[in-house]
Amino acid sequence: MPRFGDLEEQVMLRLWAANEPLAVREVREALLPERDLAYTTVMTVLDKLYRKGVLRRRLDGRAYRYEPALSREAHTAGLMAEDWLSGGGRAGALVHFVEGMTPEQRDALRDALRVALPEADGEGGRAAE
Amino acid sequence: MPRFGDLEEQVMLRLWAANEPLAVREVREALLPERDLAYTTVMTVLDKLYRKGVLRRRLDGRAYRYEPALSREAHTAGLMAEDWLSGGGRAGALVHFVEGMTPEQRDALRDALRVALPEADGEGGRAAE
DNA sequence: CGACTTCTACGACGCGGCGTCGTAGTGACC
DNA sequence: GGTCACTACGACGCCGCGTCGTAGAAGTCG
Repeated sequence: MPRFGDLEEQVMLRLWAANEPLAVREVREALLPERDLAYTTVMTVLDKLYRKGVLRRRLDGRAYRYEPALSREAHTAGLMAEDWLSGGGRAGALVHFVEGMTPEQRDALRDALRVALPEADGEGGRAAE
Repeated sequence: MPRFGDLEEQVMLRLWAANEPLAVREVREALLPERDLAYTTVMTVLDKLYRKGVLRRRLDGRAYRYEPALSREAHTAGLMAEDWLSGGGRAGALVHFVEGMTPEQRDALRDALRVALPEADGEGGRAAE
């Protein structure tokens, strides 16, 4: 689960936002006007990302079209899991994580848990209808 | 919330495991026999970590003793929060994160939630009996 | 057929972070 | 005063990333 540099991050954001495979030229244009880069700069980044496995690509005519191998959310979850595991995978870390969230963020977490932890309220108290 | 290099990581692990401030010499010895480094190498790393703010230090005689500014768990939580926020802070990322855990890890998360989300199970509130 | 266009492939370069250490300087101790 | 233990400062090599140039392949059009 590779970390991204600045440019890589920007490229990934355009690709995730596109919801469809993009060609080098299109990514380059999506970067404008903030970044006016040489065609080959964008191509190099796309190629490196592809070789790292975070991008998939297919030929369309004589140009490649790239798309993320993972959704943005899956990628984010992967990074978080890496941090957690490399930190020992301790429950205490999760407590700190949750304690650092704003109330709104905790609401989001609660919702996420309803989806991902079907029996979360299982024994403690089956309050959740 | 800085990320650590290989050596920095090893040094932090010794410091966290020690539970008390350590001098350069002691850290160097704690790294043996896996890493037999020059005294100044260890000192440089400790000093960089100190300047980055992840280590605190105080004078003991004419030597400094270093200790982590944050617990390992707090640091891990900080990294996770950074990843989550830079990923947009979306609930979906949390769903993926939880779905990627093993059953045992989910149990740990459930326990963590009991502590950090007192009202998570609906209304009860009195989680801390 | 030949020129122009559009891509990819490959390599180069500078910068910054990290691991690694040497040397110089400073203060305590015998 | 010499020795010992530390710190301060700086240097060097390596590697990843951003940046781009050039070369080469292949389609397009007159």
